[in-house]
Amino acid sequence: MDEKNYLLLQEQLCFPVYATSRMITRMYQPWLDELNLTYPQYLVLLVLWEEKEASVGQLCKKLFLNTNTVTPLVKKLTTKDLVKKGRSETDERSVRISLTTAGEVLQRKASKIPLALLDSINMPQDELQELKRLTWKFLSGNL
Amino acid sequence: MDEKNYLLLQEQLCFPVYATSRMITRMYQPWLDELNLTYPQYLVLLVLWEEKEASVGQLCKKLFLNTNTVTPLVKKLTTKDLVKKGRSETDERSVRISLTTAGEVLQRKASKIPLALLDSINMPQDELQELKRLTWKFLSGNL
DNA sequence: TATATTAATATCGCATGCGATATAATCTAT
DNA sequence: ATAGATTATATCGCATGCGATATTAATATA
Repeated sequence: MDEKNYLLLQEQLCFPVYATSRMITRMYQPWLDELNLTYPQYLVLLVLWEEKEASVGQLCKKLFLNTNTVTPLVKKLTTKDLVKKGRSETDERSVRISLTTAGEVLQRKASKIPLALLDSINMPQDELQELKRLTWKFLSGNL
Repeated sequence: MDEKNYLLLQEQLCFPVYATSRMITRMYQPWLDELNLTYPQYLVLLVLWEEKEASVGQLCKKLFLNTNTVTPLVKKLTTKDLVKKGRSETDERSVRISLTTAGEVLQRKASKIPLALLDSINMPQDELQELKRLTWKFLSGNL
């Protein structure tokens, strides 16, 4: 009897996740273009809109990214005058990143994005919720 | 009554998919390092191990990537002497990409990767299968 | 209290992804 | 038959991701 060929693209777990990730990012593009943001920049702002302030390390943890990715992202957002950097008073190593007024204002324009995106996705709500649940479970289980 | 804040990281669909994708890629790293391959290069080889031959355009369609990503990938694999390029006889525009002997041989070393990876993932098989099913459904429904 | 270690960011280099554009071959509609 | 449209790849430029390493501040400890 012949055994299953595990090297087929269809058999992979990672590939459809990877392709789906890029596909969703592409779907965000039109809305993010309006805000002059890239998707990773939008993610950093999501955290700051929620937390008001965060260190580079906290952003890394929240976004599962490394400092060598987050530092340039923050620099970009600083150039766009959406966030500002300051050092912690208790620990001079720690960089405190917070929103500028422009960064706060942008939240209102961004607030319509999530529902607009959900609308544009062709998949039943319950399956999207299940996809969300499974990926979060994967993340928490494989740190 | 207060309405739901859709801008929370926890509410996003894309974010956990994006983070999961990168996390799985990181889990592949040790095995791909042994083959001196990056993850996208491995994907190209997966297609070729399955199809024996493909054009750049076919690789793009299969992998949901653009030519400006696939062309350099193929060039890299050519440099590593894993694939070779030739022009179609009927259509001089079309590039036929096929495996070299080294590329074919590499399949045996790669064949252990999928199960090894599944082993290293901390998540029940049925949920992994469901994650696979949902992401494939997403891809096919949102082309 | 000097010093070794650890911790928080930053820098460098390389490999993707992708929008925009260029190039070359094929097709198509006169 | 031939100019214009279409198709298949390739090139360019920019923005991530990330391994490896450097830098600076805090901490531990002999």
